[in-house]
Amino acid sequence: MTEKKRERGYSGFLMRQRAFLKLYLITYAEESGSYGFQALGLLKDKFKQFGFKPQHSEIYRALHELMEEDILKRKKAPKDDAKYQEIAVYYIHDRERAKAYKRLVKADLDRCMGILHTAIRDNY
Amino acid sequence: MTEKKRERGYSGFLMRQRAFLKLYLITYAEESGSYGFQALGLLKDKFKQFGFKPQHSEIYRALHELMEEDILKRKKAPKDDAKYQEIAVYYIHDRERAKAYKRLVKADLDRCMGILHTAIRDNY
DNA sequence: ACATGAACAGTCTGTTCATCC
DNA sequence: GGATGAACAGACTGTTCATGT
Repeated sequence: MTEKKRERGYSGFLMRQRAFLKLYLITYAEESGSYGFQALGLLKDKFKQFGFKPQHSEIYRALHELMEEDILKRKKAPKDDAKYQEIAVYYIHDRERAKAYKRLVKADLDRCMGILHTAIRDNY
Repeated sequence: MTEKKRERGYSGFLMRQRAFLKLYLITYAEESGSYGFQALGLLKDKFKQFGFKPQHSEIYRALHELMEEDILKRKKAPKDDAKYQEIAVYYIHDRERAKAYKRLVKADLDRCMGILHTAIRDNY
């Protein structure tokens, strides 16, 4: 009942970037408290080889959504190194919800792989 | 030089539906003269299992683009079976351009597979 | 119902602007 | 420059309307 989106105006082609980023942000939060700007850097590095360069605003929107969905929570904290700058560190809030969301995205990832694989088989 | 799109407003996440459909429409045109409504049915059937249901307008837009790009040409023709209804049958216009476009999309398909595979490896 | 096309409309997301350390 | 957030703006595409067989 929590996930009811994607009824109107969606034909079911490949998944949205938002969901993809949320998956990584949950994983990062599981591993250790992470924050937006850091995740952005990690993801940019990781996907550079694929020509995918996520934007900062999309990361923040994804984090905000994960909070609205009670999957993550955050604390404002001073940054480790010297400077007094405040960062927003994210943690898992509801582990069950997090797991459920990841299951959902896994199914979507598999679905997308199926679509792409079918196209390669059919057209080459 | 023909394909110069995707400079502004594109961060390089997964490919667009339009390109995906154009790939199939080229292949269908290679195999035999095909027309929009027929292709729509074939693709709906094929991807139903993946929850992907392409819309007719997107098919037609894709076909129109392929003509603008001089990859396909079309003839208006009466339908085979009885009825007098006229259909727009598409053929390959420039075989080289068609091949080039398919090569481009192949690279994009591989790129997308890489992104998805990376996410599965990293998060599960 | 088959078939094509175009206008309309809304979502996703990239760019820009703003703020603070 | 690091860090976050929000406003602005445009592309993609789904829905609807139109037209005819």
